[in-house]
Amino acid sequence: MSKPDKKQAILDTALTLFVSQGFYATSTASIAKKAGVATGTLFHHFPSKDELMKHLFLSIKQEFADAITASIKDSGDLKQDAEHLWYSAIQWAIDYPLKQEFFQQYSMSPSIAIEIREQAMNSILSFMGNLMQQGQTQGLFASYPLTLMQDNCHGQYLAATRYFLDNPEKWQVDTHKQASFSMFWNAMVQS
Amino acid sequence: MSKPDKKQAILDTALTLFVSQGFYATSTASIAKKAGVATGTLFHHFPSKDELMKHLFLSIKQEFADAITASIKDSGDLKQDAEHLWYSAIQWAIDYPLKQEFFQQYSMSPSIAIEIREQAMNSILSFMGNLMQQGQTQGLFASYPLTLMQDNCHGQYLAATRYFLDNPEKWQVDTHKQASFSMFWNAMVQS
Amino acid sequence: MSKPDKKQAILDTALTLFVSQGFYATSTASIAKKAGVATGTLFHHFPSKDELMKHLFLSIKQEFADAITASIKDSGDLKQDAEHLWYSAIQWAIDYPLKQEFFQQYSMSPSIAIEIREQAMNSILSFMGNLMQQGQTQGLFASYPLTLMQDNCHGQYLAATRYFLDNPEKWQVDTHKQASFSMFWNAMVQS
Amino acid sequence: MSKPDKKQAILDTALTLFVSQGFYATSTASIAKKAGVATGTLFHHFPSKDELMKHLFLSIKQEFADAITASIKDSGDLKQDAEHLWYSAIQWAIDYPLKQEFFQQYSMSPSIAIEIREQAMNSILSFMGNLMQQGQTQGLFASYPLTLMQDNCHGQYLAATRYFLDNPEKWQVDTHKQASFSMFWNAMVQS
DNA sequence: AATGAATGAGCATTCATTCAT
DNA sequence: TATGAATGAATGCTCATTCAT
Repeated sequence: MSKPDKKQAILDTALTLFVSQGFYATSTASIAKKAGVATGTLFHHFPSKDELMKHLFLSIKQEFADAITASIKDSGDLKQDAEHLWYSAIQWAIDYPLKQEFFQQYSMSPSIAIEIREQAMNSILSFMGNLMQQGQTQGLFASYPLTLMQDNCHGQYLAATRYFLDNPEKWQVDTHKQASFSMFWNAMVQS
Repeated sequence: MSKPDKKQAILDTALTLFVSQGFYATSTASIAKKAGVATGTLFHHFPSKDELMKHLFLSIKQEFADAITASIKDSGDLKQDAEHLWYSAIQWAIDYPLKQEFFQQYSMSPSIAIEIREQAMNSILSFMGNLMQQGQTQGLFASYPLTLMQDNCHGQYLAATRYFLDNPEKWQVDTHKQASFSMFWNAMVQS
Repeated sequence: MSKPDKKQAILDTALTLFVSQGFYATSTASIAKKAGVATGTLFHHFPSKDELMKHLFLSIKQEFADAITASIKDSGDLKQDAEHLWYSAIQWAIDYPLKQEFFQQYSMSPSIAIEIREQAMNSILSFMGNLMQQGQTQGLFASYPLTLMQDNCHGQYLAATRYFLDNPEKWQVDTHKQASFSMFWNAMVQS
Repeated sequence: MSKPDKKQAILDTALTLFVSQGFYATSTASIAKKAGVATGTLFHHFPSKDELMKHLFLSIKQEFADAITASIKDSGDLKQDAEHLWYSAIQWAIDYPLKQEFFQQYSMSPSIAIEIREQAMNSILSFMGNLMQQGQTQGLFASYPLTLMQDNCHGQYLAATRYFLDNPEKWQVDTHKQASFSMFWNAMVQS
């Protein structure tokens, strides 16, 4: 009920509604109403609906990046580090399903200006990029084109989070959890 | 003057505009105008904008399914068959980039009713499903959960097509082409 | 199924739909469909929707007029003649409830050009007019202004048909039937 | 600049246009334009054209009911009371010809949901109902079925207002005025 | 006479955005 | 900072009518 909360209430409500109904099917009026503020208030905090979306996208991306950064280990054992990173990334998706769903929906959508999307994606993929370059340097990974590997890795990550979000109980089962990492790892490894 | 032309012109134009501008940013009036028909004609053939989208989605899905079905080989060598299937699927995406882009954008989007999306996805994934079951039966593939493998496979397919669509010249380079298949194959293989 | 029936099928269907849904809520397409003809056929027989309505209105009016004319008696006893006329008119409404309902709805509605309405009403009211003039000449009726009496009479007729259409079983009960005539008669009679 | 003015301006304009052109022939845009507001403003105050109509209908009905209620006398002489009521009701129609015309046009029209119409009519007819029950109890009126009497009475009222609205100068002539009441009264009286 | 695809003006309604309070 | 009435351009869709077959 305190004042600074209004901006946050708008963001929270927008996240929920954008995910459940889609960007275009969500009117600014409905966001304001559900957030318990006046329509004018939304535009007081965000100059336009697009800017609200952009703010949401970038701040969620940042949260993800911070979470992953915090969980990076450098034990010297690349596979162990990668496994840790992989699980952390999926764990984040499970902890924040709405935000993950938001990414799945809007990472490819024209609702978000293309340069914003790319900027966000690059930042997320850079973690993976580093890891893969290390793997290739060490001769652990096959010498596939780096961008191809990154795209592949990103594709597998999206697939894994979708799977565990759709079947949350499987995340508790070690064989499933480990299977997801094995596929990811073996795809890159020198055979 | 021929009859089916107008309906087809509407579908073709809608595909182009939905991909380039997005579903919501594309007005029915603009589709009709660019297709060279009256607004009423669009609604004569499709009862609503949503139905037009649905028709487009399902017919493109069917084209893809038909193309893949036609290219399925059963040589007895699973790896060779899989490689052939993989290249065919990517080749389709390269041959029909607009349709592939359409899938990338709308497979997850709320612009298409969820049951339509799932129906389409199941039909596409069933090819892969068969192949993977064979691989597991033959002991070639690791015994990962089947749905997880399917999701992973789908994710890698989307990543590969995105890569080759963004870098079409790489599809002519065998190392790239083969690298994409190797990652896909090794992810599943019994290590 | 024979050819001349098509025009009649259109008229019958239009009557039903105009009464049940209203003139504006009934599309020419829906009339044609329900009548089992093509949209073009409707416009082949009637130059416009308004003309179809006009035709319907005037032909039903004529049917009513013919029925009443046929039932006019001139026994020399004005009250008996009037009673006979009153019952005949209400009987017609009960025999053709759709047509009666049509009149109730469209006699005052802007769906029908005002001159058509007036023309029809005058023709219907002329029966009553004659009767009332006789009554006044004979000194049976009060010497109220003729037009006022006609309007009043018309109003009572509409009310009576509405009552017996809403409660059809009451038309079989003599007290109700006679009460309706008594009110009509006593309103005009010299007291 | 005052607040309630815009809503009222919309209602006033809608009344005028609905009466002069009909409900369907009156576009919301034309109402807004003539009322001097933006199209959006109409929909800000009324969720739909139908709701605007409903609001208009019910509020006019209420005005009428209030006016009649205010004029009810209970002098002990039923005939005098009835005469007073009859003249008041017609006077209202003459004072507010647009509103009376509105009733004449829309009381039977499918432009207004049937339950709204009936609700309104019941409320109007209840005045008459009371009066008639008193008349029957006192043995003044014939023992006709009550509903039939009510319908008849309503029919005569509509006829009378139509007559005096079409011939306003006649309302100043006592013989006409009294004739209208005489017909109404004699219709019900024990003969 | 009969058909039904095609037309396009017209409509109700939505919604991001503004601004006076 | 917050409000919510007001705005008006834009949209999806309808439907009477035409006309080539």
